[in-house]
Amino acid sequence: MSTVEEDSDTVTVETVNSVTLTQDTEGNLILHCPQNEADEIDSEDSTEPPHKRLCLSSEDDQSIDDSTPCISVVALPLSENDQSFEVTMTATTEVADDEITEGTVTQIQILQNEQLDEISPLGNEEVSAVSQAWFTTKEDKDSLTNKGHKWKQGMWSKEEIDILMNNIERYLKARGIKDATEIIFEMSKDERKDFYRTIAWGLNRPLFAVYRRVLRMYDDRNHVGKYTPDEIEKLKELRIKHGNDWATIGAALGRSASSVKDRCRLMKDTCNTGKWTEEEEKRLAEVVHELTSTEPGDIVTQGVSWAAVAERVGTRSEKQCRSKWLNYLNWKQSGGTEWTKEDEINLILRIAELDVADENDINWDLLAEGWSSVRSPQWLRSKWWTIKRQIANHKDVSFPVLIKGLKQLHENQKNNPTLLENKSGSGVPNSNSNSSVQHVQIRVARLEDNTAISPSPMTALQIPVQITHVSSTDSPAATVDSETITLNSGTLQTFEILPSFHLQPTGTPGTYLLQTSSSQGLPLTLTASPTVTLTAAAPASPEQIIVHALSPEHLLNTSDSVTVQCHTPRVIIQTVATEDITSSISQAELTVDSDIQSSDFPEPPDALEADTFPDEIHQPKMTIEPSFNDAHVSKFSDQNSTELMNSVMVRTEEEISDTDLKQEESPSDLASAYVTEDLESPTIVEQVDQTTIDDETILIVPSPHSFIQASDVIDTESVLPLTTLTDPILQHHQEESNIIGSSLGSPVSEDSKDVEDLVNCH
DNA sequence: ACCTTCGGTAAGGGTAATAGTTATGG
DNA sequence: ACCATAACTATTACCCTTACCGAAGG
Repeated sequence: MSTVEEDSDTVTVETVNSVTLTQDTEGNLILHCPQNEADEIDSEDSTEPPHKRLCLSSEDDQSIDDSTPCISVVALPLSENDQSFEVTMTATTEVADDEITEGTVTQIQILQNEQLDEISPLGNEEVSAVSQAWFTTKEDKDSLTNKGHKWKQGMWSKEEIDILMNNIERYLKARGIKDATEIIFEMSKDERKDFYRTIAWGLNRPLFAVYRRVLRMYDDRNHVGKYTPDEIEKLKELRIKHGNDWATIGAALGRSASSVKDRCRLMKDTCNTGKWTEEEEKRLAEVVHELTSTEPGDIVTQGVSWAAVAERVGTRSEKQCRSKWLNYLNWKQSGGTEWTKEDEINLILRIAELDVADENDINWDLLAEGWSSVRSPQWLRSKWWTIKRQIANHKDVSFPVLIKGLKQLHENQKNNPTLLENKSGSGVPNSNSNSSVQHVQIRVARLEDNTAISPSPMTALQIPVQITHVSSTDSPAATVDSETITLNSGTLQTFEILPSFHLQPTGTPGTYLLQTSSSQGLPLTLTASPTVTLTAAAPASPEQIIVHALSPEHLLNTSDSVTVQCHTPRVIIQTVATEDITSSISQAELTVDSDIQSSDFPEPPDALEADTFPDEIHQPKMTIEPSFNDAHVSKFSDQNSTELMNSVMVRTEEEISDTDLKQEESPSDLASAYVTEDLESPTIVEQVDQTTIDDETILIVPSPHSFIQASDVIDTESVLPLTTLTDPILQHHQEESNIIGSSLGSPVSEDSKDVEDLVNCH
């Protein structure tokens, strides 16, 4: 971690990849990214493992320069007693770095609220206690638990990896070391003193976990891929020769010790493969019940020693036994019922009801309880995964958003039998049987120039989100009843969801992540509905504000004042035309600093989508008119200290008349807000769906031709950096996929696999 | 001699993704 | 009968925790 300079209210973090959060005299927190500091971001060679470094193709400079970086902002409490945060900003690509250099992110102001006080002390204490402890024994953990500490377990989230990578990078930079593997594999313990401690900063995990993670990450013998038959043969021999000396075996094979160990677990010389015989199933059931002292018919999903079971079953490995039991046999024995479409919807609803911020918080055991069509908690979890994948970019959206999206999707399907073909009574779950039901993509706007404030940083900023229903067929548009949407005919349908992206807890107390992805960019400027800005508070907060700033361009084309959305009954958000700005400033509850530069536009093409349907999309090339933005800047750059340069006005409830409210709820008004013009053939969005107006409202706006740019400017590789920062492991895989992909003549990134599926399934 | 910390190994429970198989509908 | 596709099942590469060990240092 870099030096921290404290000065009463202000904290300056001298880190190249960071922006600072300062507090002004009025108690506002200001996130600031100085330009000169940003300069450094891309000036250095990356310190990531060079052989694993992600490279973004620059075949098309234009498109890349225009692309929006993937930026994640992580706010961490700096110390117990002040209320400042360090905000770590990471960018995915070199391009992203450039973008930052140009000062895309300028200022975010967050109104402080009372809750803020609670964040820092609590968070910090826990972070330090846990991440500085090696604790490998149960007692250690118990003792910390007793002291009220909580820490993260299980799979590392992308956000955590971001933090880790960032920490490592800084450590390297600070010491002028090029390659982390030098430290990890070459240095003596003494030489790398403090390394793990330092890089564990901000991660709410024990040192040991960090240590393991790092070792795995940088060990290039760890993710080599599939074992060849040849390797298997050698492995068998080595096993006989060296027994359980995994390190030696691994070295001989060029694999990590854990890799060969794991592989050996899968190979029992007596192992059958393929379908289980009845005899085997019977034996498995007997053994499980015997070893767990349970009766046939009992539900047994935990506390089974699978190694012991496999030993007794004889013809199957422990994993085969476990899988067979948890995914089929136990359910079958205990009188399970078939999983239906209703179950699927039910699952989504139940998960939504849990109201958890993070998927890891879901208690699958509880959820699976008393649900006869659920085969096991583990099975339910994997079911959830398949459901989740209906959202093409599920990896890139926050959990609450995902849930909303899925709810919406299934609601639509329910309301629109035309979208679903499986209603014809077979009873067989058949979610994707029709070409008009499809994967959905949730799109998230990047929080950038036009940022706003939230009265409650605790719960979050919200970012507008779009959901894209993607239909790759040429089938005529599905017509949907009034509850939903009338699709325009065309090859691609897009909808938009507003609002809902939370500043997401990372698992580390007091740490939140604001996440976007490069491929998502800021679609909104390109889209029919150029939503730009937003912010929100705690759902319960009366000050809750969601702001959607339509592009002034758009506003000029429609009306001067367009009410966009009522997110809560208490607050009305209104965007206004530029002419109204001056007068509305005084009313604005939020301060928006918008440092719009023409270089920020146009927004990147939506690589994912465009890449998905390269042959089916014949969208005209979207051209942005920078002149407008320039004009916008010049027009408002002289604004006074309110810093309101964005055409946004927020009004509190008191100011809202009944008329306004009615207007809010009027779909036609909303529709008009999103009318767009296709450069080739002007299209009017015919109908807009807005369901109920309450906290849960998701506004769906069809915008069939939005954010799709001509496919020719889209390089597949620009899709790659879906993951923030660069996890060498992920990268490694990506590179591999690329190699494979190229040999087929079309590079395919790992992250675009979903997209592939999407295409393939039609 | 004893304790603590750090770094490490082996075992085993687990997940996520994919490969393989079967069912289904045209 | 045939094919394409979706759904389901099996497999496997990799992940993470736990228990435990030993060297170094106080």
